[in-house]
Amino acid sequence: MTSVPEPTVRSVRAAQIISAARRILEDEGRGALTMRRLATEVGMQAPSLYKHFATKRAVEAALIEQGLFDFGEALHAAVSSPGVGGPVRSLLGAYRKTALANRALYRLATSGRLPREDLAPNVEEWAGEPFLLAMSDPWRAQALLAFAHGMVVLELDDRFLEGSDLDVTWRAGSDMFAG
Amino acid sequence: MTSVPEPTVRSVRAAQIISAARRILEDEGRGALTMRRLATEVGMQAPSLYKHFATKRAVEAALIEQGLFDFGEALHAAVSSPGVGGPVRSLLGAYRKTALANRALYRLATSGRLPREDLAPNVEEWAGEPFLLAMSDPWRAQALLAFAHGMVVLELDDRFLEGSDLDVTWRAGSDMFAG
DNA sequence: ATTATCTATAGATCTATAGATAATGC
DNA sequence: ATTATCTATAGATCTATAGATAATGC
Repeated sequence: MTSVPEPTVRSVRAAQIISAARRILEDEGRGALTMRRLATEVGMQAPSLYKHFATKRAVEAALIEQGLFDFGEALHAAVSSPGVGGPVRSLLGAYRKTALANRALYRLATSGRLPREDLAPNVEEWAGEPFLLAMSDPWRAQALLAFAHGMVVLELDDRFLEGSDLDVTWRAGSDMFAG
Repeated sequence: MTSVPEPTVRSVRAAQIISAARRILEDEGRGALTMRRLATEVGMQAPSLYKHFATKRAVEAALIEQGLFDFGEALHAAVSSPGVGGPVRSLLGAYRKTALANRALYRLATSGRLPREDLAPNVEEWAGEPFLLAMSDPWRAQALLAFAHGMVVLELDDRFLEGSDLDVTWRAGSDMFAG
């Protein structure tokens, strides 16, 4: 059991900036997240942001960290009280639900290379741990993660053929991994 | 059986531009693919490109179409002569191999919304058809595609924990979907 | 004649720094 | 005193258009 990681401590203002960034991300998409737009949302001028975050990358790293905490929390909750469908169904349900509720943050946190040196220690492993808890061995756990991630990104990118019933597809995958 | 789609016909020069774009994409990454860089690679000035492609999006759409043809071809070949491991193993092996051999093009062609109106008709369905051929029903076929895509993007983004043996993970997934 | 190419440049961004001014904490 | 903020702006892009010139096809 990986111990629960400590979120990076931030000033009130820095936390406000991250909240604003998250709002922009979800409402207007990743392309809209610029230092200027962010400053406007917070109610300051763009150069002032640099007193709180050294670079734009640092803002993004803070968002990613927050995303990993939020996703990890939802997934840990799902496997620790699985309900009648069993842990795999519960985990996949929480995975899909949380990802779709935070689309742009999901993408930011799961696509591209992680800025690992700017994240709270262990948060990455901790967020992925529920897959290990739900499966009997690490290889199947990774395979299940790949299935879940693939389903989410294909859904977000509208890549499934029209007429697809994704509930059925998730269920089919779930049954194969649980059985 | 979806009929094999017809590639969009292009002039020699347009085809050269696409080849150059593909070279830049693989060698220097998506961020390097600008109209200026592309013009340099072809040996002309940036504005001249607009005599061959109306917009940068049109260049990208042509690349995506080419990617779908290449990937589709590899996957169809894999399922039509599966070998001793069976069609699922063969399909997944070809999927991984082709994606890793064309990393940036794989990403361009499989991430984000498809510019469907700018692609050869049917190429998307045709490229995905091998998954239907390898599986007994369309839901498992989609689930298998999600697994394969998830595995590839997580590998490309270096998202697996260190010490992972991805050959074993692919094999584990393969066995679940084939069995 | 028509098409391809060139030079020059409009117009729109963006991240980040320099240096002055205002607000806050002791 | 120190920190936060502001104005002004450097410096670096990028896509795409306008209009002139060269190359090509009939």
